[in-house]
Amino acid sequence: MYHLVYNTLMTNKIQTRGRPKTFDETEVLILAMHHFWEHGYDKTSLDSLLKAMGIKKSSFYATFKSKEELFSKTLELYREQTIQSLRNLKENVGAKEAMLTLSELTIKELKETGKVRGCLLVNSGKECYNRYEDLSRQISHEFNFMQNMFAELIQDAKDKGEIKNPKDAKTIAGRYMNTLNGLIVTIQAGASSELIEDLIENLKEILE
Amino acid sequence: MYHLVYNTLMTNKIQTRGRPKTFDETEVLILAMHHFWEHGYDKTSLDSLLKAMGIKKSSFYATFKSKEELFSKTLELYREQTIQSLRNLKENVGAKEAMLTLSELTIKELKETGKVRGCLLVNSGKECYNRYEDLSRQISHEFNFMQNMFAELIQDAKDKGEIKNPKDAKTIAGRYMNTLNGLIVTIQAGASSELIEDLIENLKEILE
DNA sequence: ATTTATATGTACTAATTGGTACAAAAATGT
DNA sequence: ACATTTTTGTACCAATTAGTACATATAAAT
Repeated sequence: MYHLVYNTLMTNKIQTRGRPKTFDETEVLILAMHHFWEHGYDKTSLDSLLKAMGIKKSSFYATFKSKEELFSKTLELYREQTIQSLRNLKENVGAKEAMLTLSELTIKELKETGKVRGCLLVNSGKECYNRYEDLSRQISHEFNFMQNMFAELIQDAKDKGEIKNPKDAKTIAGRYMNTLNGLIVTIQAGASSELIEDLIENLKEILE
Repeated sequence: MYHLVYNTLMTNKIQTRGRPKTFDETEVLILAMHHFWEHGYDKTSLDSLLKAMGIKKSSFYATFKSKEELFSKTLELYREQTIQSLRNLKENVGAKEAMLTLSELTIKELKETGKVRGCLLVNSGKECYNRYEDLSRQISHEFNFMQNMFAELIQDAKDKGEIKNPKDAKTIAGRYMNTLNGLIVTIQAGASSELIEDLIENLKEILE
């Protein structure tokens, strides 16, 4: 699932003199991303991060400038990964089904693990809002990037007649994302299963 | 706005011997609630909390058992306050308009302060999710309590013909809350003003 | 063999965390 | 006058935070 992202970010550094790195920068970045996704930015301590990445403090600061710089890189990676996955899904099952898969994955995660992590960008948006200016700016950029990607998918589905909703693609994209992101926080706030099920139904209606 | 809550929670303690408390328990609880609302639970340090409440550490621990106990009390206060405000609004402007006022307040807050705090319960739900068992349980309880309150309002509006949506009141309540809570995180993720405006429109459509 | 760049590991820093302990002052009822 | 209770203020605690510094080891290119 991540190999495409891997290729995208791959540093492919030309072999220099000296002892070569014993870890792959992108591989440990992916590990970091999952750790941040699970625990959030502030609640991720440097020590736990180093354990998750399997590298030492000195290597960490030599490779990534700081915790914030690393986090910024994982946000970019997350957006690239998500968009790449959606493109793949579109090729395999079509645009509309690709979007529905997203909500299905959330429910699957809830049923299998008993919890939902939500979207890393939205989680981070809430956490960084009014606290980390640079990160907030980046999150806004990635978020709008993703809305455009969703709008592309919806336009594709509209062209094929899979979606009949007369509203323009970007509007539908925004409403779909909003309902899905709402669903996440609603689950995390402890809503009833009846409400959760109806919100899934709501998502389907948006793409009709 | 808070005086009704104040009366509800008022301890009205019978005068005992000894030096009387120089602060009102409920008053400092309200101050604490606003501080938590602004900064979240984890990011609120005890020191900043004490400053906001205007009491000393010794008095704090003598009155409230711990930071978590205090936070739990503020969550209950928040729910009571919100429900009381909605009841008042319903008396003054009617059930449907009362609900629309909520989203208007969010936009007003955004325009006046440049940011949105969101719902304390939802914020806390995200923060406590999978981390604080007791608090999560309580948040779930308060959240469902509020959904029922919204459902009451909607039923009232349906009875008066203000809302024609054939879905049952509790379902509409859930969708309204979900879209509103989605709107909050969408704003905090840095969505465009076009998206924000359409989501307000979406909220209105839900109550038609 | 030498240079170069990286690795590990340990020891720091200064600040902050939630919470405890206790002494002394002050305000009240009896 | 005395008992009772809460006040303020100071001094702690042990743990954790992100980040720095440095000595030593190691692997590869030249």
